[in-house]
Amino acid sequence: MNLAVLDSTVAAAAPDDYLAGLNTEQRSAVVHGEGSAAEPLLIIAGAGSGKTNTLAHRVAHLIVNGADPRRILLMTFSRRAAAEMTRRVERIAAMVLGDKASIMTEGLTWAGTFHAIGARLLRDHALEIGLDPAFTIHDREDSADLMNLVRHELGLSKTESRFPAKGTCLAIYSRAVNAQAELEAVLAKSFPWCIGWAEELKTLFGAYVEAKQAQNVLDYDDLLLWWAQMCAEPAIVEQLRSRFDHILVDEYQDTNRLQATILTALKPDGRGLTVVGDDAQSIYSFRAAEVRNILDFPGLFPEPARIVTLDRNYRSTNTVLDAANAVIGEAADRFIKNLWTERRSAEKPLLVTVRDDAEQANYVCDKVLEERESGTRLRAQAVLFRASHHSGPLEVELTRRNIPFVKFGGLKFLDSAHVKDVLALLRFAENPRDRVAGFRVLQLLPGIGPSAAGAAIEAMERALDPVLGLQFFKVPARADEDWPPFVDLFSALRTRSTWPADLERVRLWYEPHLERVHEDAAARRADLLQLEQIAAGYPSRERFLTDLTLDPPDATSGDAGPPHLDEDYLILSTIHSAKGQEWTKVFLLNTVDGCIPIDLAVGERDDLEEERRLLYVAMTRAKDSLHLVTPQRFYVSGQSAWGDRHVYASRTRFIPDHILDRFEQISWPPPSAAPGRAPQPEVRIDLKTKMRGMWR
DNA sequence: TATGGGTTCGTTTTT
DNA sequence: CGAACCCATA
Repeated sequence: MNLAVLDSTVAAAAPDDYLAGLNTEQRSAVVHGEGSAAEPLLIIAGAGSGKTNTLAHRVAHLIVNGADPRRILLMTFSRRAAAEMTRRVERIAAMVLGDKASIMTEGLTWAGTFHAIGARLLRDHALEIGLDPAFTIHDREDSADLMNLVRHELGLSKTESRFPAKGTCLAIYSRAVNAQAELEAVLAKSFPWCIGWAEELKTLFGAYVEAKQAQNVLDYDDLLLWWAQMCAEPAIVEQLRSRFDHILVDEYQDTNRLQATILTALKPDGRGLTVVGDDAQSIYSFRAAEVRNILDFPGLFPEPARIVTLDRNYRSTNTVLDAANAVIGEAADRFIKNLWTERRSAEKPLLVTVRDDAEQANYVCDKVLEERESGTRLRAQAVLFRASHHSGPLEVELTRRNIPFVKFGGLKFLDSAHVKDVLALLRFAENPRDRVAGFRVLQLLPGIGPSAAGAAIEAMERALDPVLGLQFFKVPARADEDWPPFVDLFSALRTRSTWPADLERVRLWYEPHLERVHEDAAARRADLLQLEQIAAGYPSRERFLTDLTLDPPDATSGDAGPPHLDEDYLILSTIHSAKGQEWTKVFLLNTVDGCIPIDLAVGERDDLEEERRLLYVAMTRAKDSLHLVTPQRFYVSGQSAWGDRHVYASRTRFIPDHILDRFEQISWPPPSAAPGRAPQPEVRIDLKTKMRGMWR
């Protein structure tokens, strides 16, 4: 700890005003080590404690002090985070280096997600490890499709008792890979109902791996797995190690064992390694994230890691923070700190009781507009929710009232059928061995179904050249007319990629099919035009395809197109997608048992704890005010429009009575404002849980 | 063999 | 309430 004092004294004496805005802890994290042989550093950064700022300063500080930006590896949770970080580094460096700064920070090219960095390294080293560098990457849905194909081939779709569905198989596979665990252990812990299928699953996964290799495709997990395997080869790991002087990892609490393995392989003694995170914000265990990674980090290396804790919150008012601290204070295990702040406020977070979904939507709309009238622009306000579909009724009401919004998380426009069709064709051209892509594309032609598509792919694989294989393939008579134009297009895309013109070409070919298949062709066509806009920002087809599957644009908007940048719009987001962000006013929908925690998670204790952290993350996004909305009744889905079957919900169990004093409880609309409506009785019994209990 | 209609099922979060 | 699956028909 004395080192910290020493470091900051030295730094303060030097002409480095760019560190002036940092507090003592931040500064000691930023200047830690001085030079490339720094001992490992762990920054425990609470919500709103200036984490991004600190990390950006550290990177800038390294560069200013002579580190080569091309030899800095910066791993963030999303491309958005990486871009934001790079921007800030440049701004900070500019204070010292002036014009030269942008040249320096342009060298900061190794910034991205684990998966994106993995993809780049694998392409670089592909030939050494027997991988064709033209590999394409399957997203989750593609992976599930391939899993399904293999499942059928092995006859597992017709077993006497039901075999797990494709999505479940993929989830099991993925967890085993990412957690680096034995299949049996994964099944016992996370998929107990599949324990009986262990042998079949092993066979399936073996065949799945073979299929991927035959088709020259990698799935998400492969990007980490191959990377880790590459690190196990002494000859290659030396090259990888010598590439980077500094490795910095953001959101370390959400990394999994496989990722930790990669890090320790790259920096065996931990020198030059910085990780940043907050165990209280770990919300990705469903993706095999391992809180233990961050907790065990200090003892991982021969010399203990230096630990810096940032617990001063610059974001929220004391009342918001008191409530959030109280919520996380109920957690079974926790390791750090209560956050503190100097921002005083008299306004406690609101616990708002409303009648149902519809009133919840009304409440949010009314308040959002009120706040905007008093000067908080829409973009400074956000509505958060646990599951993507929770915002459905609100979206309808926002649209009705003409309030523009952008939604983060949940379904993305890349998942829509028409966009996938177009991307599949590009991918097929990039990598003709990609069967999932080919299968999808070929069936777009009328007259070609599963069997003809399969035969065409076989023919293609037998031929010396994929284009010739297709050209001479005898299609069913119904497809005769459409076939030559398709082959021409494919041939053109194969011979030479001109980017982004390729995409327009594909669209022109695709449009007739679009109109034939879909009612709403016009809206879908608009999506494709938007895709072309996005495509223009990428240097090549390969980069476009890779980046898009690894880091898809994650927003969808209310109207057809995205609002223009200068327009104001409300933010809707899942709690997961809200990570790292902040807003002046935050509304949380459905703060009731069954939504937070979500029904599915109430069984396992660990899952339940993660749900608690989700609530904590949601609450700590708020700067000035926080509205937790609790609808009292939920209509049972699947009944006719006039049905009135509903269940009563109760306040989330994560806000028990004894911490209620941190909140202000209100009902809305206020009784006086709604003369025709009888006041709703206070709900005292959790009938919902009781009803569910009847069938357990 | 392709396709459309009808039916059933299950239903979180994401690189 | 929407997507995946099955079955019958052309």
